[in-house]
Amino acid sequence: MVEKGYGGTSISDIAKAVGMTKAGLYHHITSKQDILFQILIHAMDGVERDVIEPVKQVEDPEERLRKIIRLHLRRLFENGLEFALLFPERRHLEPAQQEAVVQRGKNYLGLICVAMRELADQGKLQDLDINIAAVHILQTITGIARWYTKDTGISEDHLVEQTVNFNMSAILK
Amino acid sequence: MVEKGYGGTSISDIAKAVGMTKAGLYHHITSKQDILFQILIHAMDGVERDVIEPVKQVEDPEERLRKIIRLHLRRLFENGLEFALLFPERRHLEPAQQEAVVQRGKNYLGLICVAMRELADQGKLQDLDINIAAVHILQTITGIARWYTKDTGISEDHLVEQTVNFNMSAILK
DNA sequence: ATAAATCTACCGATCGTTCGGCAGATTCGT
DNA sequence: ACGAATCTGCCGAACGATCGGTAGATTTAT
Repeated sequence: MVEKGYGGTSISDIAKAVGMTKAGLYHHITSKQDILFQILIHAMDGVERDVIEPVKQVEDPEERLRKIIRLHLRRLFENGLEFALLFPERRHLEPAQQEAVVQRGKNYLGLICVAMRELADQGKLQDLDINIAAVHILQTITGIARWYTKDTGISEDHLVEQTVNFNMSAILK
Repeated sequence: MVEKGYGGTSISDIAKAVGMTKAGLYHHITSKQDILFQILIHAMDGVERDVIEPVKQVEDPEERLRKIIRLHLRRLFENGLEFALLFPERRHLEPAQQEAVVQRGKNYLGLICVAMRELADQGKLQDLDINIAAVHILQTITGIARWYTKDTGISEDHLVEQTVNFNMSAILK
């Protein structure tokens, strides 16, 4: 599905990949749409557990923001960068399911906005539009799934460090 | 195709949209794949004409980089943000066509890298990995197509200004 | 014995693509 | 100048393949 898109991936493809027939697969799922929905929900549960929760205890907003970026990237690397590519495929879901996914995405964005607002209160933030900057930060993170492979010669550690620094330089005074 | 993806858009859909039958449409095209290829080529021709060419005469690297970002965004707004979303759909092309598209994308990225290298020579650049930073910059630009609509209440001018500043702050000393 | 898991076989619909043909405009031979 | 030949744009119909999904029989595990 990551390689060929939602529309380009058939139930037969999926069944074959897990070593079953279509009918056998349908014993475990309810519809093709539901597969996509479950994947997205599962991915966002993971972000909640591995990024949002651990970060709640960090009081310093600068340190928190750095940790958000670092943990998010670490999670992407460990759980498969490619799943981030399925996020745009939410357009194939029912409006209600779409809303559920989008809502959780917005919550995450809010986390970044709050940290920036706290930085602004401390006078450490540049003069910028927080909402736009937050989207840009998120974009540099998730965008990595679109181009990074190990055979670029770039190490994961280096990429994480560079991405954190890039974004912090962009917003801090 | 932007809304439903390559696989999710049928030839019938396209034919209906242009007020023809499938057969009538096939009088003008050679294959579904070719439609996608032509769209991508056309889009990249536009970037070459509206961004790459006008920017060649700017000598100061900082000014040039600012102009690249500004012109690229202006072009996206005027020629339809949504076409940028078709770029990832290049996976549905033949490897040879894919290569042609990717190559032109890399050229564009090179333009950004050169400007940053010149900035580094002038000692104006932060200590960072130029290749990674270039991708991040490009990601904030093209990523805008993924979330921006006019009903966010954000004006195009404001967004352009914020995006230029975000990226320049990220890389300049 | 029973219930879960998986199978074979099939459904109607739709996919991308091709074919032959049909009007209307243009070009050509005389 | 005029009919014949050609070209252009489009259509209805159909092709084989594949789509998402289902029914019912069969295997597997307890």
